[in-house]
Amino acid sequence: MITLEDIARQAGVSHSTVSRALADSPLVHPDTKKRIQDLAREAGYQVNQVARNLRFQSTRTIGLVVPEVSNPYYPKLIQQVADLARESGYSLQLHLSGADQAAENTCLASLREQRVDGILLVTAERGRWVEDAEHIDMVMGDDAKGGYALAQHLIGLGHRSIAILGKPSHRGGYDRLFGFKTALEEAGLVLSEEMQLVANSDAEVKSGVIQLIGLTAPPTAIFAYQDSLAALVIGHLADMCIPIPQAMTVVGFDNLDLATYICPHLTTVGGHIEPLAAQFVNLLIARIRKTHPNTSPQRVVITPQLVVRGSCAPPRRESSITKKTSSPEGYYQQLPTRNTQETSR
Amino acid sequence: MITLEDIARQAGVSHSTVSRALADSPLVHPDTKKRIQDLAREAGYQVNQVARNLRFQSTRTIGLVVPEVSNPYYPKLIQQVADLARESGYSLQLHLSGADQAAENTCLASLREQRVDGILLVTAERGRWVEDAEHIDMVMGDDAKGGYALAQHLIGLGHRSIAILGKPSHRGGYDRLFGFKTALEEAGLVLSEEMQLVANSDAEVKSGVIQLIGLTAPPTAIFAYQDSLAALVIGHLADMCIPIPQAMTVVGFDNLDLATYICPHLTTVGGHIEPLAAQFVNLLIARIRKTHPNTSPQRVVITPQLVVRGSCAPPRRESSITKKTSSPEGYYQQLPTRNTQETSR
DNA sequence: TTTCATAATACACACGATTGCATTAGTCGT
DNA sequence: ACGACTAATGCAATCGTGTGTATTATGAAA
Repeated sequence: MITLEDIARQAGVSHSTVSRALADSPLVHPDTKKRIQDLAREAGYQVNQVARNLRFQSTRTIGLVVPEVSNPYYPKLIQQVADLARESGYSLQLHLSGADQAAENTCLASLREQRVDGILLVTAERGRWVEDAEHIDMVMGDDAKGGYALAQHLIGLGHRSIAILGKPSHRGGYDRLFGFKTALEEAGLVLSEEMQLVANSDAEVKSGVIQLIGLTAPPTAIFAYQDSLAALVIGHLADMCIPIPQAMTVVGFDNLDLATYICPHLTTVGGHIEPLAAQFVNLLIARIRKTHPNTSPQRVVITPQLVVRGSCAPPRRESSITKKTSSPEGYYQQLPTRNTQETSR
Repeated sequence: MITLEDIARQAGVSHSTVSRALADSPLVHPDTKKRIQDLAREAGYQVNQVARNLRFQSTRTIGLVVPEVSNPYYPKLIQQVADLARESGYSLQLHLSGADQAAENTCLASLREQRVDGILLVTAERGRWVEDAEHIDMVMGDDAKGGYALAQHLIGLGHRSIAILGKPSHRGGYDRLFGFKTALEEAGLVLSEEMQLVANSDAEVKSGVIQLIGLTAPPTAIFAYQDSLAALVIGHLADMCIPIPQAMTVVGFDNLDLATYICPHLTTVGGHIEPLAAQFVNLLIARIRKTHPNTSPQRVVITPQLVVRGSCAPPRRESSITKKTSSPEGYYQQLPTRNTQETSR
């Protein structure tokens, strides 16, 4: 690779002058400057950011840790984060942590060694333990409110027997369940054990659906923890020739693109990913630039909105509406590295 | 941040000794080594990779440039690449180039400035021009063969009137079309203009489907350029109460997860992403490590496989089968940075 | 006691870019 | 003609690691 020194030798000046010339400093003679700039351009000189990073003690890079990327929820988030970061002049170092807590810690350690200016950490599993969790900013979707809104919508349509299907592995998954249950309770309904099914794979969804349909008093609506699960539910119901939404109402969560790919289009909650990503990135960059006035850790909560589509219908009964808010729980976490640190020299 | 020098001062030795101690060098006295290691651990010392990278002239990072991540095809690829890279001890610097050629060049320039050890470039648009394209390795999916296989399958089922819908913006898109047309021609069929519709958005797909159904001689099968478009097609057909596959056959391309989310499950071609990513990464890392014997640019072609699912049926006629292979075209490109470079000092 | 080998550690430089300070050259004023 | 000021450039240190070489110190052998 070609360096400042190389250009300097060609131009017959010192490397300091070359550095100043390329930075368009007024300290170098206009003629010299022009000559050096031309020389550098035709030599294809490219700044060594590694050296510059060492000098500046900053990499203008932020680390993004995400569990996986197969679940379409995360790409949607990554896209937003990447765009916003680029707008602010930051590169992205992407790490996929997988399901494993140890792997996540490895990612974090690696990113700190790389001296990224900040880290965005998206945690998947409930109860993941992050060092100094109380000292980091957090941005979270209000999954409880989302679950509450969905349940309220179903109750409003007149549903009284509602099943829940999925695997609440997400920290937010439990919140969705909590919000959902809260709405049911407020309407005087109870969620019996047989209406709560754990399912993760396609096969489990299938057996779950069969189990629900086979009940003596089957539910009139099914709430899936994620849009992708809801899509599978709809698929299996269709296989069993159960018309949707006439004979069964189905709702999902997150409003992913696939919610409109399936037929009928899926009622779900969404719209939270974009503001989530925006807060996520803006808060971190404000921290990095120390422009954030408040030094105490921030807790930002984004409320998702109900998106009503064709997968819901009343179950041939009348309805009543209840209303109340519920408490949120954490989902996203964000921790800047450089800001809590101190150089001992 | 805490440095070698800090530990050295605490231990009353020089920073060189600390460096060697942490590298478990036999040159330092076992007692000193133990003492230094303990000291470093409890001080929470973390190597500065920026300094190390400068010293070693290597970042153990590969750059990945992808057009976007909303299209679920790319996340699937990213996941594979990230896993393989991590296995080989490389980090990933992700850049999203968007639709724009200039943005792509910006990404490339940025990655070279960051001194990544290699770059994986995924190009989306046809005819994107990459500097020194003839000097870089390329890995490509054989989209022509995929299109050919799909057409052959439809013809084998007895379809004679087949429509194509989508936007061949991909370089591979044109190849899919080419392979598809080749198979049709071999079967003595022609693809009339009215059977070729450009559609990108949901609205365009809808009007396209309506247009096709409204023809005096509507097609009996529709080939969509991507699974996501096929999903939309199926959705709109269902809206119009046209049973699939009884009244209309639909096929897609890429075998994404959503192919099994929709109902009926989508016939498509796939299985190429995994080997594609594997070749992609392995070839690059071999180049970086200079273990690759062949110095001339490689061209690797991956052939996708037909995946038959429920979205296809015969159109109440008999069938004939034709067979022949077609020529491939480029899709993926990969260029290592460090290997063609030379230090002038 | 002197010499030599060896073990352990310190010194110094390199990687490449930036920047405060010193140095040189050139111009102007008196 | 000489001092003073300024414009232009070079010198050198810095960021943090790793490593070749020099420098000690210690012990053993003669």
